[in-house]
Amino acid sequence: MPTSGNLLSPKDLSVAIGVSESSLKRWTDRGFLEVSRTAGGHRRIDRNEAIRFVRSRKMQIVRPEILGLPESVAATPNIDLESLDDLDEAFLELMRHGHDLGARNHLLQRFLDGETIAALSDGPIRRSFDRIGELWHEGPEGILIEHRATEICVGLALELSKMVPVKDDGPRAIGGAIAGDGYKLPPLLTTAVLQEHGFRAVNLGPNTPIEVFELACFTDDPAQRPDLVWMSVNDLDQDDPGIGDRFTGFAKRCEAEDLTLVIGGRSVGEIDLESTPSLPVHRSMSAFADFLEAWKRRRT
Amino acid sequence: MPTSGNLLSPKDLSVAIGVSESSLKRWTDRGFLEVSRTAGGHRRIDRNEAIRFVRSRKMQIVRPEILGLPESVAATPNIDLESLDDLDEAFLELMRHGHDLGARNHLLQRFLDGETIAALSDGPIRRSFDRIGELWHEGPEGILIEHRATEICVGLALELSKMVPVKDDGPRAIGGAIAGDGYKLPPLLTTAVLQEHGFRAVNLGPNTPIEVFELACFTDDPAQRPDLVWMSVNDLDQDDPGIGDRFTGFAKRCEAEDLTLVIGGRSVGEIDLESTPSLPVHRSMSAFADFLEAWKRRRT
DNA sequence: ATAAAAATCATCCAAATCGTCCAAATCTTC
DNA sequence: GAAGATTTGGACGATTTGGATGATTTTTAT
Repeated sequence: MPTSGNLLSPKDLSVAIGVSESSLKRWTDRGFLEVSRTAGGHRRIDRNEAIRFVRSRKMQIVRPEILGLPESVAATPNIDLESLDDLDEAFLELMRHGHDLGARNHLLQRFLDGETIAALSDGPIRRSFDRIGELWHEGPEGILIEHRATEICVGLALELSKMVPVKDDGPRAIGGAIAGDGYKLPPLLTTAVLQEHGFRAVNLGPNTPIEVFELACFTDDPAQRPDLVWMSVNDLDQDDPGIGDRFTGFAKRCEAEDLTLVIGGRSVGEIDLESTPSLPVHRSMSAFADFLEAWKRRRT
Repeated sequence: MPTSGNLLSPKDLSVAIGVSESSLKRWTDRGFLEVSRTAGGHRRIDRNEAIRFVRSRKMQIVRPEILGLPESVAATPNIDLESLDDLDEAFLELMRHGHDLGARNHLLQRFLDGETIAALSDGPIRRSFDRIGELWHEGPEGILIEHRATEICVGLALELSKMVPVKDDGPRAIGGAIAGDGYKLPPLLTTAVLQEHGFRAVNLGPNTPIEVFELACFTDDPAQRPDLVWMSVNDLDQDDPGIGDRFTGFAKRCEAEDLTLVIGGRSVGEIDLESTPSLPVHRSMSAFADFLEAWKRRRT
C-alpha cells in the first residue's frame, strides 16, 4: 500500500519511477533529493519534492498514481520538444472541445517533462486564449467555448500551483488585476509562477481597485507587508479617467516606501507610464519569471 | 473528540503527524519525547513538548489544528468545538484575515470528519460570505477582505471537488451563473456538489448568456448532451428587461426536450417563474443535493 | 453511582526499511 | 575494443514500522 498522506517511502517512489530501491536511497544520501526522517531513521519523501525531482531529472514515471497523478501520464512517450507549435495546437483543440481531462493530461505531461509554469502560461494557455478570444466575438458558440475553457484553465492553474514545493520562509508577494479587468486567469497564473519561484503569494483576483492594493500593501502590521506587488492589466475601464492618476500615485508610493511594483498584461500599454519610467513592465510570464530570479539575487 | 486542554493523547499526536500510534508510543518509551502519565498509566503529552518534538525532528505536520499551531486556529483561540455555529465563526475569522492555510485546514478537516461539500457550502462558506458581503459595502477594507476570501475559496472548492471519486459513467450535468451574475464561487461549489453525487459536471462559469446555455444543452452531438442543467442566480442585470422572456423560453424548451433544469441562488426570487411552475428551485446546496439523489432514483 | 462505550495500555509479529557490501552493468578514456 | 571508473540492482542481518490482540483505564450516558 502506498504510504498515506503526503509522504512517500523510498520504496514507493522507486516503484513509481521504476528504479531500484538501492539507487533511490543512494540518491537521497547524495542530496539529489531532499528527505526527512522518522524518529527511527526511516526516510520520508514529500510528494512535491518527489515531483520536483522527477521533473529535474526528466525521469519516466511508471506508476503515476503513487505520486497522485493521473494514470495517463505514464504511457505517453516523452514529448518532442521540437514541435512545440503543434503541441500548443493540440492543446487548443482540447480546449475548444471542452475536453477537460485531455487538457489536464496534456498540461501535466508537459509540466512533468520539465516545462515551467511560466512557459506553459506563455505557450499553450496564452496561445489558446488568443485564438479562443477571437471566437468570442463571433457569437454564442465562441462564448460557450471561452467560458468552458476558462473554467478548465482555472482548475489547471490551481492544480499546477499545488505541485510546486512551498517555501514557508520565501518573500511575500501580493497582487491582482486592476479595476475594470475582469479576467481571472492571469492573476491565478501569476500566483502560480510566483509560487514556482519560492514566493508566498496572495491573489486579490480580478477587478481590484487601486485603493485595495494600497490597503493591502501599506498595512500597519509589518508581518503582513509584502516584498513585491504585481498588477495585471488585460482590460481597462474606459469610463474611469482618474485611474491613470491613481495608478501613478500608487506607483510613486511604492517607490517611496521601497516596495517593488511589477505590472504586465495585454492592455498594459494603455496606461500612462511616463511619470514612472523605472517601473518594470513584462509582456510574458517567462520575462516575469526571469525578473523574479534577478530580484531574488539582488535581494540577498 | 480530538483534544481538550493542553494535553494530547498518543493517538492525537500520531494522527497530527501522520504516523502510527505504535511508533509514537515506542518513541516516548525511548525518551525521544517526554510524557507524563495519568494515575492509571495512560500517556499524556504536553502541547509544547509535542511541538518541540516535531520541530526538532523536522517532521511533517499533517493536521496542524490538533497541535494548535499558528497556521490553523491560533488567530481565534477561543473556538468551542462543541457547537457548529462557533465552528463557522472560526472559519469566518480565518477568511477575514486572509489565512489561507488555516481556512484550508479547517475545511478539509471538517470534510474528512464527514461533512458533505453541500453542507460546507451552506455552512461555513455561505455564512462567511454573507458577513463578508456586508463588509464589502463599507469601503476598500471590506473589498480587500472579500477579494482575498473569494480567491481562497475558489482554491478550496476545486480542492474539495478533486477529493471526491469521479464516476466516468455518471449522468452529465452542465451549468453556470446567468448573464449579469459575476459571482464565480457558486458555480464552482455547485460543480463540486454535483461531482460529490456522481455527476460528470461541466462549469460554464459566471456571466453566461442564456443563448450559451441553449447552445451547450441542445447540441447536435447526442454524446455531449447533458442530462441536467443548472443555473445560478445571485445577481441580475437590471438593464436587460428581455432576460425574463429568454429564460422562460429556455425553461420551456428544456421541458419540451425532457431535460431537467434546476435553478438556485440568492436572487432567484427576482425571476418571474409564473409560467414555469414545475421548475425546481433550491435555496440551499443541501436541498439541491437531496434533489439530486431523488433525481437519480427516479432515473433508474 | 453504575454500567456501557471508547480510548489506551503493553505486548507481539509480519512487513518494510535501515546501512552496508558486492557483483554485474554502464559509462569514460585511451 | 580494453582498462578503469562509476552507477546500478540485489542480498544480508539488524532495526523500525504499523497493525492486531486482550487487558485495563477513561469517558459518556443513564
